[in-house]
Amino acid sequence: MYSSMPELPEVETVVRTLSPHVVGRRITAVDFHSVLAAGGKPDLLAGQLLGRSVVSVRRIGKFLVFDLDRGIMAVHLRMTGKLLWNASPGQHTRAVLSLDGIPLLFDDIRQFGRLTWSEQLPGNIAKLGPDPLNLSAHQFAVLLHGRRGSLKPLLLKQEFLSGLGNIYVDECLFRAQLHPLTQATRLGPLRAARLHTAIVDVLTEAINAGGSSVSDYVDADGHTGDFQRFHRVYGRQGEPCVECGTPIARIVVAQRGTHFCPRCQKR
DNA sequence: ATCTATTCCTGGCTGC
DNA sequence: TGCAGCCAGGAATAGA
Repeated sequence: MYSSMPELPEVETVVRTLSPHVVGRRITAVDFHSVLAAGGKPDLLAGQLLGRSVVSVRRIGKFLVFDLDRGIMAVHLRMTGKLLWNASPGQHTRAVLSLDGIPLLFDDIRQFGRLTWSEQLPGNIAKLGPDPLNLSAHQFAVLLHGRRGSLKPLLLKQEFLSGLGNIYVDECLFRAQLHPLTQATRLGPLRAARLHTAIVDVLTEAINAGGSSVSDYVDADGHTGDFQRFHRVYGRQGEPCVECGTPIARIVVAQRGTHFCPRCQKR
């Protein structure tokens, strides 16, 4: 099954590999191969980007944010998006930005990804929750306080905490030994701290491994990540738990495939 | 506030 | 190189 799903560690890896190539360069040409990638207005967007210089590149949640000499270019890779530096266009190339003559490709098989320009940081990015890697255990506990509902949908909610997606939520909950349907209000200080540690550790390990790669995730230089080797539960339904041997279960929570060990992650 | 359902899209997989 | 139909899912959106 196809799924690359760039989440926080993958986007972070793209920012790190792309930044040295693009910072200081000017957008000398813009060519949209897909109207969808440009949010329906390729000509308008091309005009907004043309001639701009890249001042810096950063990650906010799962967004790639390019600070330009005027305005902001934001890219969301969604499911299958990729930014490829100095590569050749192919069947799934949706946009080509020329940076001082060198191509930066936006490839995206399923066309969920988007590239936008705005004068200021757009509202959907400004309202994102805090970054889990920039959050103390205490701040996490404060964030959790008063939250209703179960952990899985809460951790997927970008306005609560930004950057986690379906794969890493499952992996973090397994690491913390928490059932995905555990009610947030039932998390005491001990288990809240355990969850915080699990999130930080899993994300940090994934970044150090160069991003996850279920299928075809690649960084800006075309290198695959290898965190897939470290998946403990995601996509492993029916296979033995690495801790106890119990078959990994798969249920649907918030319309998402949800993987957990029924023995290690008691409800 | 929190929940569910729907939409977007392609290609890998399943079942016949 | 069979093929129709299902499935995967991040975010926006609508509605309960």
